[in-house]
Amino acid sequence: MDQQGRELVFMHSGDFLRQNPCVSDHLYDYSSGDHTKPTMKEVDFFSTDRNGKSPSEHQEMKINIGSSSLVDSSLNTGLNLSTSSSGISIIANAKEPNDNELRVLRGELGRQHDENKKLRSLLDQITKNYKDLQAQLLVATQKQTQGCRVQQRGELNDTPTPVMSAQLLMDHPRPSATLDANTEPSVSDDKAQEMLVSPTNTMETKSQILGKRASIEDNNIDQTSQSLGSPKSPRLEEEKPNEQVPEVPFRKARVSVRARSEAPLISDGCQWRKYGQKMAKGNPCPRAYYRCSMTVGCPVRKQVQRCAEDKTILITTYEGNHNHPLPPAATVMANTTSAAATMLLSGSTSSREGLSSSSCFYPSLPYASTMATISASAPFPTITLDLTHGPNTTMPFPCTSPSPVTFPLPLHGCPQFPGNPMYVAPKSPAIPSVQLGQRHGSMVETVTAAIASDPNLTAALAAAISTFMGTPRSRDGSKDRSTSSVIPGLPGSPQIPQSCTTFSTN
DNA sequence: CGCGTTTGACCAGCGC
DNA sequence: GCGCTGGTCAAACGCG
Repeated sequence: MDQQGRELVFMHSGDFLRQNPCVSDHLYDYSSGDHTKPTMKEVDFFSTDRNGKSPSEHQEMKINIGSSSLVDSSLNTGLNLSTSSSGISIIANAKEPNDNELRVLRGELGRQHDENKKLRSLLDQITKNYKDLQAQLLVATQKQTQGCRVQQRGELNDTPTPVMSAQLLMDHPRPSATLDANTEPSVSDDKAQEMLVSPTNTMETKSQILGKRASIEDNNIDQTSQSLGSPKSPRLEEEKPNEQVPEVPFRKARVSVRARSEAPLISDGCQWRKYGQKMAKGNPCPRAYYRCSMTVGCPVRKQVQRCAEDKTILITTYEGNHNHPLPPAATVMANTTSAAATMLLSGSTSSREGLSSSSCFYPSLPYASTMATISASAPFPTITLDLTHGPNTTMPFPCTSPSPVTFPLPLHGCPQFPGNPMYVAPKSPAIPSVQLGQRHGSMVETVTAAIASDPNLTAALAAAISTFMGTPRSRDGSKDRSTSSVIPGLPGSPQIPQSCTTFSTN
């Protein structure tokens, strides 16, 4: 069991590597065809780190642990120990290496050293950015909590924990559409998220961090208070001062899920209480407003509305982040929406052009069973996960927000593409039981089963979004590379808080 | 009686 | 400034 855990960590690291285009190529070269090579037996990706610098001991430890588990060949199990994620295969019981093999081994080790150096630099930068952001977050947290603590009531928590404080901060909206990650390393954001996000799943945490940071820069952090979920709702802000956000105009990420469902309401693992219903313009079907009722102060809301063109399609839009533990099913959903929202906001403000342009680079691709659509139109950037289309469908959704951009892409291949469009393919080949787009399945079943069945789905989604969003800025830069490669809240990222917390608590 | 839903009213943002 | 629209509130109502 312990070894499994180690391997899991290692797998994550592998995903991390895989999602870094600059470091993944060789690794995949190894994995693709050299399963029989003993040369990889003792590869330590961070062997050079041991000798010297180790700013990111955490990850290094993880990877080394994984390596050690692989090197534990004394058992001579004869297993072809391979990490399914990283694709690195090791023959642990190669006992008689010949000279050729040794030469190959040395060559491979040399290449590995190069890769280690690259990873080293990546980690250094990640760590540095993380620390920088952490410092900013701490300052902002203190500032925010001082202004809010007095007003806090016992709705959410009696005592504002650091997590709550962080959440308060993260609830800060983006001050404007001009704020983007260009000036801020996204990796740092991810790191900050790792540090501060509560074990529950969060949506748009990254954006909140960004918004908070921007607010800090604008010195507006403690000016006023507004509710997270309702920028237009002063009442809510009065009732929930702990969800305060600055009055700066902001954009709030939403994740909209389209799925066919006969049921009037989906059960996605959370408890919802309906608090309103409106007739939306242009749609004969009313729009219902729900609020998460699992805890009193949970700011998460969702809107449920049927598509005007196809009333069998149920459009559920999620907004906000839970401040409480979630059941597994809800966790899966929240993870996905969180990843989508996070990645969306991580780059939406700066990449609208990129969206359009990138979408042109990737016409219809195989394995495309679903689409993710980004609508960066104000006030809320929205990502729509369409689960109503069959494979290879490239048609945009008629019911999404104005001028959506649709990106079909293969589920399992997205991380490798630098300019990858964002896309979600819940109907992975690995989950044949999931029948997306079928009327007999509720959306919950559809989405949850899809995501739960394939942990890589969330990673793929976020990676796709992240990569996609980071495309316009990723040419030069290490930070953008990190942005596009490391996805918060996803199993494939080493510094992802949500994946760790989510899977460990459920 | 408690909880959830319904529904009309209210509020704020936005466009003209 | 006004009207439209989206979003939210809260009293009334229904149900178990």
